[in-house]
Formats: sequence, structure tokens, C-alpha cells
Amino acid sequence: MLVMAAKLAAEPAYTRLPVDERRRLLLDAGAKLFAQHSYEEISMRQIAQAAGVSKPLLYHYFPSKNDLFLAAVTEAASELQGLIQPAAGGTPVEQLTASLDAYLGWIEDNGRTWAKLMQSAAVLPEAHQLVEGFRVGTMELVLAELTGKRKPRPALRTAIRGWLGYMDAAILDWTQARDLPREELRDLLLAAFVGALLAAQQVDPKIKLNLG
Amino acid sequence: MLVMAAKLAAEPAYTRLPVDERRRLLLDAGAKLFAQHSYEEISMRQIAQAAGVSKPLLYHYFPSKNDLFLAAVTEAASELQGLIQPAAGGTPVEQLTASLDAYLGWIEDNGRTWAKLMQSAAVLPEAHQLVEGFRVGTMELVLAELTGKRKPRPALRTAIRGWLGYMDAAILDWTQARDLPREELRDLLLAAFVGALLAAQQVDPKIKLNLG
DNA sequence: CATGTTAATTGATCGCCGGTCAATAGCTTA
DNA sequence: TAAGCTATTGACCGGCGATCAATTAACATG
Repeated sequence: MLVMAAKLAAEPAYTRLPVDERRRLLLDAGAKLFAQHSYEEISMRQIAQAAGVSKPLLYHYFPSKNDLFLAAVTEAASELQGLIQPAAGGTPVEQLTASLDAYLGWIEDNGRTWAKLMQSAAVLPEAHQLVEGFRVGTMELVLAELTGKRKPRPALRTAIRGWLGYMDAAILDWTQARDLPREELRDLLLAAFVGALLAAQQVDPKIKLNLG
Repeated sequence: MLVMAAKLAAEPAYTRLPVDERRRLLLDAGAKLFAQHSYEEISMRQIAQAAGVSKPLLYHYFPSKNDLFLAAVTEAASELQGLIQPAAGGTPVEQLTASLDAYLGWIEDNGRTWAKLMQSAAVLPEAHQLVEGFRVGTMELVLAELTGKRKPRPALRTAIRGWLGYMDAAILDWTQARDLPREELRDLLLAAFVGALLAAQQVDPKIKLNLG
């Protein structure tokens, strides 16, 4: 009797959600945790628990931890992509200024997320490639107007890659020390960019640049 | 009977070594593996096995995987320290040139080790701090003559940190593409260094520099 | 040469990780 | 109302970093 009553009154053993909704829930839970801690610090068990769900269900929607992380990073990256997309007109330097402003503004609002993302991307090759491809794509837009469409010479390519590293390191320093106004950092990055281009030209005089 | 005979003829169950010797053996085994693969790719079991020893013994000498890795990195870093130590005389730029030459030469000989070290250091905070401290120490020697002993202004500090990031990224590109002579990369790094300093001065005119 | 002491060395075990499997149970539809 | 689909789960796997208690090689002492 009691058993029957209990069974009739019992709540469902679990709630079954539409696929899209469940997937969103899990992706959001993962993104939130990955934004606050690095990749290795978070376990699939924790993510599932945060979403109020069992671990195999998480694996049902994302076949591996790597996949889940990549899905979260991809989403954040495309959000950023929209902000950074350089406007059509203006000189290359103006375009770069606008993109840097948008980029730094986003980082000012999401400092911890940015730091953890960079840290994690250093280890996971796919995530690294994703971030790198996203940047290279942006850089190519700028470079196309700076150097024409010819394939860049090695020294120029290395200098550009170097400047991207400069940007990461300087931004990291900026988020940690917080003693530099955003505009000043932006100008520093811009000046360093021009400096990097001139340094490349100095090393390899065959490099042609039409700076605005 | 057979048992007794076997027991009498049996070799020792293990060979007991002097503490220093055993420690050296284990540290070398770990360093060798960490030089070829990244931190997470290597397990303590593998290291112990490579040294022909049980896992608990490895833990007897190094209380954690982190400790073992740090010991290996520290040793490699102090080896590099000796090479890079800038000579006493000469202008700051000459000192930096010599240090960069030694640094790039070492990397040319130990490319994989350098790449794996950088990758691992990105994740382990202590290793990162160790590498960072080592660089900052070297930079301070150069900066002391460039800017005097006063505490550097934020823009200059950020610019220096940025240049260190530039160096890492450019070197990584260099080791992967292999289409740039070492001297050219060295000159590129030097020119970028000067460019970074000038960029900092441009952003904050209060920065004083006495370049040779 | 025998014997006792010390500590270097080991096999067995722990809790947690990423990942998998077979069984359960909500929802939909005929 | 009964059947079928699949979202969801508890139990489990091998391997990880790390720990413990027991073994035993090497040495000091009589």
C-alpha cells in the first residue's frame, strides 16, 4: 500500500528535455566553469554536477572533454569575431586601432575568461589552432592592404607572429598590473606593430610596405 | 630442496645504490623524457620504468611529479643561465646581442626540448614563474644601464614584457618554419627590442632612455 | 663470521580522472 | 492503452598521481 502510494506520488526519476535545450544547458555550464578555471582544473564530473545531470549524459551530448571545451571556445571566439571585425573603410592603421579597441574592451569586461582561455589554449593543440587561425584571418585583412596580396617574406611573417606574442604578453601584464589606461595600451600595441614592421624591413630590405 | 637451492643462488631482489647516484639516475631519466614530450604526456610510471625502478621509489626521491619536473627545469635553466649571462663590458645593445646569440644557438641545438619546455611552463605556475624570473633577471641587467636603477614606468614594463612575448612567438615560428638564418632572426629581435622601447617612449614621453 | 640496525626498495592499494556499457524510464504516437 | 524510441542513469574500466606497510640489501658492531 505504502509502496504503491509512494510510487503513484513519486516524482519522475529524471526530467527529459528537448535535445537543443539540454545541449544549451550543458554547454553553458561547461563554458561558465572553463571561464573561471583552466582546462585541467575542471572535471567532466564537476560539469555534469553543475548542470544537475549524470556524467554519461554529458558524454551523450559531447563525445569528449576536448569536444566540449572546443565547442565553448568556438562560441566565445565567434562572439569576439563579431566585435573585432575591422570596418570596411579607413587606412590599415585605423582598422587596426578600431579592432584593438574592441578587443581590449572585451578583455576589460572578461579578464579572467581571457586569461584562462589563453592558458588552456597553450596546451590543447586544436584550441590553439582555432585561436591562431582566428587571429591570422584578422591579420591577413590588415596585411593585404599593407603589403599587397603577395605571399609575405619569412622575416615579415615571423615579425607578425612575434607581434601577436607581444600583444598577448602585454595584455597579460596589463590585466595583472592594472596601472595603464586602456588607450595607452592600445597606442603602445599600435606603435609596437609599426615598430615590428619597420624592424622586419630593416632586416630584409626587399620587404615593401605602404603605410598610411 | 629446489627452493633452497634457488634461494641460495638467487640474485638480490634489487640493487641498492648510494643516494646521490640514485637521485641523479632518476632526475636524468625524467629530464630526458620531459625534453621529448610534454608534462602531461609523461607518467611517473613511465619515468620509473625508464629508470628500471618502482614507482614508489621515484616518489621516495621526488615527493611529487611537480617536484621532479621543477628539478629538471631548474637544472636546464641554470645551464642556460651560464650561456646567456651577458658579458661585463660593452653597450647594452652589444650585451643583448651576445646573449641572444647564445640563446638562439642553444635552441638551435635543443629545439624540441625548448618547445616542450615552453608548452609545459604555460600550464605549471611554478615552472612559469621560474622561467619568467630567469628572464626578468637577465632583462634587469640590460635595463639597469638603459634606464638607470629607478623603477621603470608602467608603459616601459609592459613594453618589455611584451617584447619577451614577441621573442617567444618569433622563436617558435622560426623553429617551425626554418626559413630564416639565425643571424637574421637575432637582428629582427634586436630591432624589435629597440622598436618596443621607442614605442613605450612615444606613448609615455617621461620615459628616459640612454641608448648606445 | 654472526648478528642487529637502518633505510632503500617494493607490491598492493586508494581516490579520482576521462570514458564506456547495458539497463531504465520518460515522452510520443498509433 | 500499448509499443517504440531515446534521453537518462548506475555501475564499471584502465590509468593516473600518490601513499602505506612490509621486505631486504648493505653496513656497523660483537
